[in-house]
Amino acid sequence: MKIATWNVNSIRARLPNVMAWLAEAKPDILLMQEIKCETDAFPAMDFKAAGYETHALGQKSYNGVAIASLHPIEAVHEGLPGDAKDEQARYVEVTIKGVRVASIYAPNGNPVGTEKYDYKLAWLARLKKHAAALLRDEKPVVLGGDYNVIPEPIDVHDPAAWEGDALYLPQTRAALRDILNLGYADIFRALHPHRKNAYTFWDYQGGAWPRDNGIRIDHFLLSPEAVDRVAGCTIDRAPRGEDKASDHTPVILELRA
DNA sequence: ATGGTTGTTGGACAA
Repeated sequence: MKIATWNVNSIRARLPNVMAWLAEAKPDILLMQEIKCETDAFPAMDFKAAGYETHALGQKSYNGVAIASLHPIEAVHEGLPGDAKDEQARYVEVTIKGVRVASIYAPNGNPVGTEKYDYKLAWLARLKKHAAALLRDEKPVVLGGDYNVIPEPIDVHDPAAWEGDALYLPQTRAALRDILNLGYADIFRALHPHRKNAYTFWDYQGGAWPRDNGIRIDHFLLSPEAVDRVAGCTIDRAPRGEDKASDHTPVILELRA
């Protein structure tokens, strides 16, 4: 089973790119982030025509997550538990063929020193708590998405340029490690421990893409039962080079049946 | 130091 995650940076602006990629890559499941539209505006019919059923959790203008699947979507949970007042659409979780799968869009957190960074750390702490609860079932769990965290220096082309940024602060990286230390694997890095230039995001500005000035911030975190089934994890750079590209590119996880 | 880009939206804000 092929599961992909892609921050599409507006599903309506990106629909041609996403449909073309689905037709070519044929993932069983696509996790999307930053759909940037309300739930009702999600182009579900376009996905249905391509054979995918969808579940979207949208929000006007910002954020928003969705899941598309060739197989039936069950047991939907909208929103990250732990703060009833949080109205930002950043988490949707489903079960597909017995696998618990979540599409995650963690807060960016910039500028540091504002309530935005506090919200980011609080959100990641909530994710940790929920991720711990999910482990208790001892079933395959796949938490995929844009974590807005650069885990290690190997994951950034120009570390000095990111010093002090909300994506790379020691406290941010520690918040991701807190989740990994529960028993989750950052499966791309686990499979490719020394691979450099394995980026998933290149800024629109400053010629970041042609210079390969990227960062790895889109991750698949897997429970031990999911790790048992891993056949591979790759980054498909091609979509970032297309016309009207998202600033992120897909990460693909392959699980054995 | 500044401005460089894209999307949503119709002036900033977010990334």
